[in-house]
Amino acid sequence: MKTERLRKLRAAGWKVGTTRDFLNLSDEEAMLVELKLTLADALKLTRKKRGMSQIELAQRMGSSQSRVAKIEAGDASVSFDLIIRAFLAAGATRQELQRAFSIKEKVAA
Amino acid sequence: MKTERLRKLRAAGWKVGTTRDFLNLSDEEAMLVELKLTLADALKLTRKKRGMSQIELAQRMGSSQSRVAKIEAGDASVSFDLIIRAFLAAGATRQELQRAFSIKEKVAA
DNA sequence: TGAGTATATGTCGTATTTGACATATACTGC
DNA sequence: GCAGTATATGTCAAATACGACATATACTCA
Repeated sequence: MKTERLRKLRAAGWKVGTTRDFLNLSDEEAMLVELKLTLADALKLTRKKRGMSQIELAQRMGSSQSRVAKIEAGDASVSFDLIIRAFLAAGATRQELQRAFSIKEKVAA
Repeated sequence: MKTERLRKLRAAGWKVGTTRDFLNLSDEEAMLVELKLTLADALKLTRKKRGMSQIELAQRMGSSQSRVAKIEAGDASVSFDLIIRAFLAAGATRQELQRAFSIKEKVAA
């Protein structure tokens, strides 16, 4: 795992220690976190592709700019439900959502 | 949409009226519900394929049999996070999870 | 540089989701 | 029919996620 991603995890409030500690999380937990970050990145991309601001997206989904920011930052307080809602509200199709789920880490640790 | 699925939605506590009403839900909301039910079905299949009882799965994921039952029933009180957690705890790979996301309705309404 | 816009971060009261428990129903072999 | 096992349903206190707000920081363009 790259240092940058680790930094991002910590910044987002995840209880992550060293790389070693992270690897010691149960596979499920690790995969869950990875999935969320992957979706968060995909959401950000989708939103920008549509030339949409966080405020616009927030309005579309009945939320607030700050929460959208947290979603995209992979904040620990954000659920899958909210990410997926945001994704769909950003205009993504089910197929795009599915594709986002399949994107793996760009770089192996 | 088939009547059976509609019945299932109501039974699960979703605020669903007639087929017409359902179709009037925002596309996002409808897709969200559909996705949850799809995942719920896939989870049940995965669990049974591994010869696992709801109690076993519950223990693996630190939850209870009743909640696993609700997950598989597509209960309205269950989040994506919990479904995905269950899915992974049932031993599904990320690829299987992704595949589950891609499964569409078997029958068009 | 500064104004204008976009995004990030921290906090909080409220709403939703949770595991746990009790208990009901379904299924299976006898 | 009756056990024994699996699954379903209802409820609730505690945990978590939520939108909202304030405010900080970043980015653009003149």
